[in-house]
Amino acid sequence: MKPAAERCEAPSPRALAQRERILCAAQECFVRHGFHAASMAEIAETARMSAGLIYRYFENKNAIIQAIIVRQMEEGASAIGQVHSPDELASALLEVFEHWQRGDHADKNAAQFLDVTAAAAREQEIAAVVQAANAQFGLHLREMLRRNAIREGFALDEEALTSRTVLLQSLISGLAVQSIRDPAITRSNLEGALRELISWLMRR
Amino acid sequence: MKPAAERCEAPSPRALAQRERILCAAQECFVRHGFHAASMAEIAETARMSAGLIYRYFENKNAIIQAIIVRQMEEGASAIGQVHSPDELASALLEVFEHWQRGDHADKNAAQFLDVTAAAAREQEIAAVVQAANAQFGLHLREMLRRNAIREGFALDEEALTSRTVLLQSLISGLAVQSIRDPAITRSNLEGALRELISWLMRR
Amino acid sequence: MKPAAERCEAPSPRALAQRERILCAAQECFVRHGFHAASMAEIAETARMSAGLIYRYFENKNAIIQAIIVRQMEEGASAIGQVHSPDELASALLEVFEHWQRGDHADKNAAQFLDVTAAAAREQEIAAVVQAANAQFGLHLREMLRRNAIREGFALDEEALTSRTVLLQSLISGLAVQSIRDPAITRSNLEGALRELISWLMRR
Amino acid sequence: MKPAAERCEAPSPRALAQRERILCAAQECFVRHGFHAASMAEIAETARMSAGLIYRYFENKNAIIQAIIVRQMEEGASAIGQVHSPDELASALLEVFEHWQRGDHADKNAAQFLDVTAAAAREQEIAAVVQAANAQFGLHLREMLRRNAIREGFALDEEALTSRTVLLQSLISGLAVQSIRDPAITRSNLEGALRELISWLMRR
DNA sequence: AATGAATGAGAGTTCATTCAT
DNA sequence: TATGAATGAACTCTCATTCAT
Repeated sequence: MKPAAERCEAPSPRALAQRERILCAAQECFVRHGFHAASMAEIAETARMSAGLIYRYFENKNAIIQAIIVRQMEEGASAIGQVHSPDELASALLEVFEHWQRGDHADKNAAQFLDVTAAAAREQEIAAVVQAANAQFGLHLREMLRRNAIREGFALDEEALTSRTVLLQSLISGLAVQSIRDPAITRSNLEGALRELISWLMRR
Repeated sequence: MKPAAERCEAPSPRALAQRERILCAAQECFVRHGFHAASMAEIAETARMSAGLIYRYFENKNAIIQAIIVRQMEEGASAIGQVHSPDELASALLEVFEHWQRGDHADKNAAQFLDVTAAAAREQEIAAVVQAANAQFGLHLREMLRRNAIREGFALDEEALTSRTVLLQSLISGLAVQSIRDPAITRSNLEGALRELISWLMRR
Repeated sequence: MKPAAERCEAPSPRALAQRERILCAAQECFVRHGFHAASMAEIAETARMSAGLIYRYFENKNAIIQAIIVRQMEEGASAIGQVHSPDELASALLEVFEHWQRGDHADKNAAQFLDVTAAAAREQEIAAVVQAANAQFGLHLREMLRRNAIREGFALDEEALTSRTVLLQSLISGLAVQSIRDPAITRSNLEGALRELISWLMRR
Repeated sequence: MKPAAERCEAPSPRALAQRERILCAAQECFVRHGFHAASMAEIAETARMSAGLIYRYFENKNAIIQAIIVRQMEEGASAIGQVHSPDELASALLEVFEHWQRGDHADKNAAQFLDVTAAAAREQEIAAVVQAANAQFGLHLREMLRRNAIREGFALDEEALTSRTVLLQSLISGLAVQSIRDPAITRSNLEGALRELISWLMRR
């Protein structure tokens, strides 16, 4: 019999819970070792189930990777996406940056963010998911910029919104990268300048 | 017997050429599939030699990866590192960004930049190389900022230099990431804002 | 995940049976070709299982070799070790010698005895096991000599016991060697002299 | 062109010298690692010539092994074979035993003696060489026994000669084995008993 | 005669996936 | 539903042997 994941019935709560357990375990392993180096055996052990059982809930390892990517996208959106003001953005970013630097958090993990992005550069299917999530996050930032301008009593044309969003998003992604490449970065040499930069990106 | 690469004799021109051929092939394969997914067999085929021969020039696959990483660091430095003014920096960045977006260049490749960074998050030895290269590049940017200030007739304290360098470097890394995550970015919606941002980072 | 052999749980009967199957197959192959020349593929085929499966029960080929060595030591002890009188010793020796000569017995095999000994000359870990087993067997012979003396109404000083044990043990080992080097040896030209020699070693 | 070794011309002195160099190097490597584990590359390096050149003097690795075996047989004969009295035999044996124990001598090496013997158990061609050499050495011992009897004024029938020779030869082989298996053996706990045993084997 | 670069078969090992239970 | 033993393909790496020079 095909695994539940493939039949068209609605998945039972049990099945959803199992999928969740698998995904959490996979996340942990992928964060530790990357997609390729993490083995199904390790994921199974982490999820405290047999290797065979995983295949009842996911077609194969790649399906888990894809699910993890979707999950990470949603996570990313909720982590920095739920902010509504420049100050909140800066604070959220500083907090996430600390997670990135420590590298101990399964959901806010810079290395995995890079793994996912690199995978998107190589596989079209993944690219689609990643680009969509990125676009959605971009839209969110863009709206924040727009609303902030209105709140401050001025307007930004679409072109300006676009380019500022691009830069803002690049900066955020870049902080993920630099959290790994430059362990010397401290909150203190980041905070002030970051707030200034964000303010500047929100200027008239 | 140890491969020539490990004996203390100076490597022959032939050996250097072979190493180069292997590294180019490896680069190509790593760009296509990532470090783990690229097989020695594929590298050998790409380099048009037998798999066994590679081991005369590199101790093992990991040694190739390390060499590629060092190479990519040097490449990165020479690509954006040789600039001396904000304008040159912006231009160089825009040019590199186009390579990143196209993804067709083995040396200026965003996916591989992310692979290397992710690897640095997981392996200490690689972290050392990457952090050193990143630090050197950061120093270069910092000096550029300092000299620009002097040229413009003002001075920046060390603290300001540090935080601006951090932001500038994050922005650059972030553009690599976004070249993959956001294929909608065009030169036109990047150029103006980028120059402005760089100028702003160089302000009094 | 580590193979069952390494986890601390008690091995299941199934696992023990599989290990046994592997060891028997390995024994066969090692006897035929020696430790190095026997391939994992051949062992797997002999055990009628896939090569990969072996690694669920043994960490690597070396672990199999070590297990075989331990096994052979135990076998050696039980083959000639369980004797309590000079006559029993001679008889046991003559019987084992026939196995050695025929070379068809996996457990009482002269070539493998030599392989193991040669391996002990080159690898410290193996040396430890072999020396321990040899010492234990020596002790057994020594006690036999001592008890026989007492039975016969005399005593042997420690020095005499030591040197006679050394010679007796050398003789036994040497018969293993000569079973290969001299196929002309027959039971008839060995039996009488051997009993005489053993008696002589047990003299007052 | 076939290597000199295969053509029917008499080998030039140069060729003989080269063969000798190769054999010495091979001996060294075989003693260190055994036949299988010693690589042609290592042999070439030890002989300070290129790997390719070896094939001008030997058809393949197996031919070297065979030559080494022949060589070792001759060596063995000359080491213990040149003795003419029980006392000389004991002395020679004690001296050789010390080499065996130290394991540092390329020609009088117990591990290699066992390697060769084990190889004889597996390959007919090698068996022939080894058995011949062993038989010749046996004959020498036998003659020594016979002459000693005559010298002492008695005669030994053929049967007695045979069985005593077998035992003597086994003892010698066994000392090679025990030099590895029992590092506790000292000259002092061997010497007296060994001389006694040899005398006993030479008795009326 | 000599080199050592090159080959290619085959080694040990790992691991995603399947399947009998 | 769940297990984990079993498979087999693919991996990295080694090495005896060949060959252009």
